[in-house]
Amino acid sequence: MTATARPGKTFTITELAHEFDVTPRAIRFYEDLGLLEPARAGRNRVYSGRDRTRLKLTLRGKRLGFSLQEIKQLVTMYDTDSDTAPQLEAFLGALAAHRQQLEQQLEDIRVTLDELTLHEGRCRQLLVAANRGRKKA
Amino acid sequence: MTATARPGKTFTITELAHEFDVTPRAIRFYEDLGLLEPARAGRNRVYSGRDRTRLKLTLRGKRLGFSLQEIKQLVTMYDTDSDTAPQLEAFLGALAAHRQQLEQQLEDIRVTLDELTLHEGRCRQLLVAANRGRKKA
DNA sequence: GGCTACATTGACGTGAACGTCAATTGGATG
DNA sequence: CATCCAATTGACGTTCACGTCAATGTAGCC
Repeated sequence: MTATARPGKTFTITELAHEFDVTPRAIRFYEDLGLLEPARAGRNRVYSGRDRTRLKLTLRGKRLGFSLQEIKQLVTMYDTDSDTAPQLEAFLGALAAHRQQLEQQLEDIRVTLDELTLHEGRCRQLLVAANRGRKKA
Repeated sequence: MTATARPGKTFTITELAHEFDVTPRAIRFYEDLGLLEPARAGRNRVYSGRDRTRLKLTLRGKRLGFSLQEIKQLVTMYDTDSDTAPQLEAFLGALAAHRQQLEQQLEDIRVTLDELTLHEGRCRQLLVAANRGRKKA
């Protein structure tokens, strides 16, 4: 069903650029930073489903305000499989920190949405009043 | 109770810098962009409770990944009181757009938290396995 | 083979968000 | 009054995340 359902599916840079509404330049830049490692067909880049997923994660991270360096750490953490206990504990620690930040953001958003609702309400009241004023006049 | 409860309370730049853990340089920079308009005592800046609130909103916006320009638009919208119907409708539109973006972020965070929980689970499993391995050896 | 059209590479440019450093300056303190 | 300190003001530097432009390569089509 989804694109990731087809395991062998590959993508060109412009396909991904259109799908996610970013420029090829940006995608190549992410590669420079080590966020993507597409294969090559001659000189041209060939993106796997895994690359596509990493790109999607990258853009989601950006929407949440993370820097590309932070995103890189998270993404590479996520698909590096640690095995030793110290590695695993460090990984869990990083996950906890990430969770902490996400929950701070959740709280920020909740508060902001509440305030926004208040503003909307007051605004609608004023609008009603303004329209009544026009009717009378 | 809270600091905002005392209406006439004012703040110096270093007080605010300490309270919100930003540098005075950053606060002055926000002023250059028109986000803050502190009074002056001679040359020195004097921040009102309203300034403090705007600073708080600014920093919250930053945590959510908004640019200072976006934040400026939102903040100045929020405490400019429109009165004409077209103004009010434009304001409501902007609020709706803002809400839209916040809800996109909410969704992003939810998805990310879910994935994070999965990773934590797998990681803990591996940790248990690693420790069992050490016991046996 | 020639033309067109897109992909790559390298280099430089740019806007945002401050950091940093030097020079003043106004106030408090001995 | 001399001194010290914190705040201010410019001016320039820096990092991040790309944009832009030129030169080159290459794949497809007639």
